[in-house]
Amino acid sequence: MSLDATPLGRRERNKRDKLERITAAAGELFAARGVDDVTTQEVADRADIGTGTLFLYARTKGELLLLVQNSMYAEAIDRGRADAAGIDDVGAAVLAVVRPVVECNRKQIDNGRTYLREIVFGDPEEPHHRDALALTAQTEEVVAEVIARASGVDPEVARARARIVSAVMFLTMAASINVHLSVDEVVEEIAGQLRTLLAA
Amino acid sequence: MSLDATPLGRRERNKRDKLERITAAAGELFAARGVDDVTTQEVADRADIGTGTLFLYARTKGELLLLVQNSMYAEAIDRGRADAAGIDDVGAAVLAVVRPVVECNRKQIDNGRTYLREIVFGDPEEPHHRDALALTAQTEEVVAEVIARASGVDPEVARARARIVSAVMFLTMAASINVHLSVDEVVEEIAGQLRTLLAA
DNA sequence: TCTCATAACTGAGCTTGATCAGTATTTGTT
DNA sequence: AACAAATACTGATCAAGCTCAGTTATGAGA
Repeated sequence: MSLDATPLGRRERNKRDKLERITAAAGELFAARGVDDVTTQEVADRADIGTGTLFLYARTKGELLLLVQNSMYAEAIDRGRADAAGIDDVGAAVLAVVRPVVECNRKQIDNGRTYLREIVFGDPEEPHHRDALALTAQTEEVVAEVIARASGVDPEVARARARIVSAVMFLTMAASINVHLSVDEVVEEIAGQLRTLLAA
Repeated sequence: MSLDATPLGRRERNKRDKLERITAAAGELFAARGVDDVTTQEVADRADIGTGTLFLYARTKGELLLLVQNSMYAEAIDRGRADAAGIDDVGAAVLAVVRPVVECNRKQIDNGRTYLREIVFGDPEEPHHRDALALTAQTEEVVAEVIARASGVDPEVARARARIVSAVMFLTMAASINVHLSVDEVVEEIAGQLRTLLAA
């Protein structure tokens, strides 16, 4: 009766179930109380699996956070791409991509900052980490396209500038000094830093 | 018999001694084996103090690393400032500031990356962290001066660009993807990213 | 010198992320 | 169905950063 193209064996089905339970459990707990105030034991209990099993699905607590946040981040990118489509001014168009990412990142600030920390300092070999890196690469690509279109520069130059936009976004969202800033203020801070770069 | 201007009481002298022993112990152990492979217990033992005492002088292991690396970083900045003084080309001058910092940071790559991580994600209220932030501010200032002098732009613009240089430096040194790069390669990578920015 | 308040020190013990030897489940084969 | 091999699961246990109640050292006042 399965509508799926590849009929999965019981083993694969169980694994998929467990991963879903883990993602749900971690997502709920992290969202409610922040990564740092949730123990891996709690996540395992809520997902109804053994402690050790949890670490088969995410090798570290950081990887677990990446697993949870990646899908949100993916949605933010899509939103940004759509929002930027109709804007002609380079600065405004880039900020249209930036804003949803900042919003997503600040939904729960501790989780957001820890997410960034994991992306940069975590193990790039881990599967959820690879996904996260792919998403940042995608963000950069979107920014590069927007810059190329709206400012008419060479695609190569656009890509270089997109990289810088990435770096500025990252540090502005991550820096301890900015923890008290609202989404608007973070976006404005990024805008200020990018003004020189994009006014070309 | 003290030649010091302010004759310290025994209490203050003891504290100074301990801090020195801690700095020396941590510095030697971290340099030899990297932060992650040294336990705080080992540092305490080598400094000949109790476990708890260590945490009176550095509230976390990360703070301990900041304490150890700050002085090296300060030297790197001085070297960079001196090296850049005689260079007229903006790109080359900025890279002259960048290179010693990268060298210093890569002397022991794990320590260098953890140092960066602590600066961005650590507690900015902690004393050693404040020192580290002051050093990064100083770096940015030096870069801004160099840009203003060599490229003749408005000081305000120079400062904005210096900030971007900082961000690019940070991410290039910190990123997991670049762990295998040599000092030269890191500098070259940074140079590539900054080319668009500084060619103005 | 004796006493007391303050500051500094200490290490046993707690918390928690992560491991791994042992157990259970699934799948393929005869 | 019976068996074996492969894969997945488990929780007692470990390691290490950090805490805190109890102890010791210091310096000021009598």
